Amino acid sequence: MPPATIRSTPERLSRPQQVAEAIKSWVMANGWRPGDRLPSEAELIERFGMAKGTIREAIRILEAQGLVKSRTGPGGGVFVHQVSEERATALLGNYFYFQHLTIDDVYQIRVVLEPELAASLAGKLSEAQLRALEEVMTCYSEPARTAEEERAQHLASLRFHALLAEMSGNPLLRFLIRFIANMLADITVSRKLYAQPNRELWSSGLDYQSRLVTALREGDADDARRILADHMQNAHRLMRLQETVLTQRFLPEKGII
Amino acid sequence: MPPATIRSTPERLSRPQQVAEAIKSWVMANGWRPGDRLPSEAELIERFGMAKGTIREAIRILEAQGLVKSRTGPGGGVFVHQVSEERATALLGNYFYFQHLTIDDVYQIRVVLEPELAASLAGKLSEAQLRALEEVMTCYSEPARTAEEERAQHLASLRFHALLAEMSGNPLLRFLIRFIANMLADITVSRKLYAQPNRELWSSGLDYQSRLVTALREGDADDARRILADHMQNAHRLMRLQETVLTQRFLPEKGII
DNA sequence: CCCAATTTGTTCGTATGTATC
DNA sequence: AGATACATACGAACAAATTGG
Repeated sequence: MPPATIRSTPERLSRPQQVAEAIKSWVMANGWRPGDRLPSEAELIERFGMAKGTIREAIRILEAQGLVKSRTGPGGGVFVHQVSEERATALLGNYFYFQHLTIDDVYQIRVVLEPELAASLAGKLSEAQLRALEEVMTCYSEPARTAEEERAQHLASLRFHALLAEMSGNPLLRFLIRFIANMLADITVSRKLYAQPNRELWSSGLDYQSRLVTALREGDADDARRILADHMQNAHRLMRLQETVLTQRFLPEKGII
Repeated sequence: MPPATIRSTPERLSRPQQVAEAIKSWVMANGWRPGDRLPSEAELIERFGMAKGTIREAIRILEAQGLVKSRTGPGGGVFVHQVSEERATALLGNYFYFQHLTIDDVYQIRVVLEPELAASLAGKLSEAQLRALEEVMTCYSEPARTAEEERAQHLASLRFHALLAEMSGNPLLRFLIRFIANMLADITVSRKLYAQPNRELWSSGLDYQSRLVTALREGDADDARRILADHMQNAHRLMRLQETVLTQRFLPEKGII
């Protein structure tokens, strides 16, 4: 195994940060995969010639990035870990916490990504997957009576999109759509944005989505794309009134939808 | 100031993680903004009733997420910090390090996002901004002779897209396009992917981009969208041969392009 | 059920480094 | 230059969690 040297003075990185970077490079160089165990704390202390606290801080840095997980006890230790979608979502959400993001901004992306997703999935889904989509749709088959029901339906509607994205074979497209759905879900629960019922939006949403499932089942990509494009434009139009700033809080680690 | 209590036993979070979350909530609740100073280490130790090492690990966690920065010396301390685009890019890049991402996957996104960006910027750019775009284009006005020049031109071409994205008023669109450009730049420098000259790709790219700047200057959104859509489809077609797995390494903190 | 071994987790005291005045 | 106020690093001891006998 390579000696895992660390740079003497890179550019004002604290020692734990240097150690974290060194470990990261080390993992990469050795091609270690999720599940593989890193050397124990004691070994790292010896290998890097640093105090326990310093090594531990380095591990914490990697853990915060979602790259490792540690367990106590015999057979325990620090293990390479595949960054989870939830972690990536939370970390990216931190970035947008400081950005001034509007409904318009989000829908400018949705209006092009969602139709592309729909088109790419047309004719590619199993009957079980199509059923799962229809299952989510049952959550809003009846018009909402209360603001609470309204909110629940909105979340279910976002879950529909997140579920659809999950079926994509494109990890990038999948992540982006689910990330955006999570952000929208976050403001739904954290704010009174949709307190007053907006029948038009959610009833039309139901119509769009049922037509979409039909198009997906029949394998009509152009139709699927067109339906979702219309759906997004319509949703955007109905929400534009609320020109509100998003992400007023950090996204929680555990997904909302 | 609120007491900043921490949850007794949330769900198997280590104490530093609990403290980090508590500090995060505390910052949010108080509406602290970038530049604001958190209580000193000593105060945090007292407030949370925990040892120095634990507090320090918590600070490291927040620092790894890009949410705080700490300085030594008088007037030093831990400061709230706006998550930088570079940090967000690196953290999200960690996620895709473990995903099987293909050229097709990336271009499926580019082919819809880039035209949307172009359309939204048509007629909105100042002459100085248009000049800046043309300035980048001079990097590949001559056909490349060597593989090294070829590579440099490819990076410049990606820088063109990143620069264009920077001019968008949409922080989400801006980040996504620049993130993708960074990923493509990363594989360009880390691999021999474009070792053999591909004249067709880069000469056609120059043509597309100069026509794009014209459309942007004249404020023809439809034309701008069409040009970039064609450009992306063409680039995708020429690169499809290399059905290669991307992101075989972690993205560096400092942007490539 | 308990005990022992193993590994991370936490604490405390002290010392060092660094930037400001 | 020296004093001050901070974070940073070290080391030794102790605590907690997990596994297996």
